[in-house]
Amino acid sequence: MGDTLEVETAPQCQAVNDILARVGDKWTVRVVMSLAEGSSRFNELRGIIPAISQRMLTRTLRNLERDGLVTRTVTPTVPPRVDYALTPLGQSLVGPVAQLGNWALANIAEVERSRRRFDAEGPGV
Amino acid sequence: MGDTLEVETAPQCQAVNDILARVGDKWTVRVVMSLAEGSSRFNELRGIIPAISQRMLTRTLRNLERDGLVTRTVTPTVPPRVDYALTPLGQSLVGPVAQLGNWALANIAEVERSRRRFDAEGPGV
DNA sequence: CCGTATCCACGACGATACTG
DNA sequence: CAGTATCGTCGTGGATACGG
Repeated sequence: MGDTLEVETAPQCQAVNDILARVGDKWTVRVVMSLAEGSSRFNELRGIIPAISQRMLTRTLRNLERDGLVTRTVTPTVPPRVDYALTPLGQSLVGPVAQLGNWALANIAEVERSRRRFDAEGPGV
Repeated sequence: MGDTLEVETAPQCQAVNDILARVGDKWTVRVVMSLAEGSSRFNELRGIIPAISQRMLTRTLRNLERDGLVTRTVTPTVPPRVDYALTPLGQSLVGPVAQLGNWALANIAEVERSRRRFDAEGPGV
């Protein structure tokens, strides 16, 4: 009982859920984790996360910038150079997200076993 | 380098992201948090989370059951009675989720300030 | 009481093509 | 290099009505 959780009674539930949804979207965690190891340029990130489309990388980074989790630094050369980096706020998110990520890694096997069991017995019963 | 995060190199990224997406959906966290305080019947949960529709509560609970995070106990009386409770696996998820929830609570103000700033300066520049 | 079925709106996401 | 524009698909989520 060490840690209390004041999550469910506040009207801020909406706001919290909003954050959770951002973290839960398809690419945010990947991008944040990549930037946690150092700032990167746009196409560097595309190399690190090959599956992401240009469009979604742009959108994800814009959202993170809007939320104050990432800085976008434009160097107006030719060709242009843009560097992305985590803000202190963004860095403070890495720990909690990693916790959840580690939980997922540790338990994904059991979850998938459960899913197969559920899907198998469903029609039968 | 205290805590390592083996999140981004594994092929399990897909699976992890899958878990994150489930946690990030609109109702899962609310339901899990409610059940963390004790098992509940269907309409009890509707009372605790008034904004959720019948359909979405059913879907959310089914997903949680499929993932092995929640048990569904049917008492075949008339009218029927159904109790939902967290499994040990589900309970083990409460801690990490609460961590992230607390981060969100602690930082939502700064995030929203950042959002307003971003939205204000966007068109101007 | 506890669902399922149906319909619909909306936003996330992907592919492709184009620009400064 | 680092985007924006456009189009299309898909899944989520809400409202409503019906069934066991």
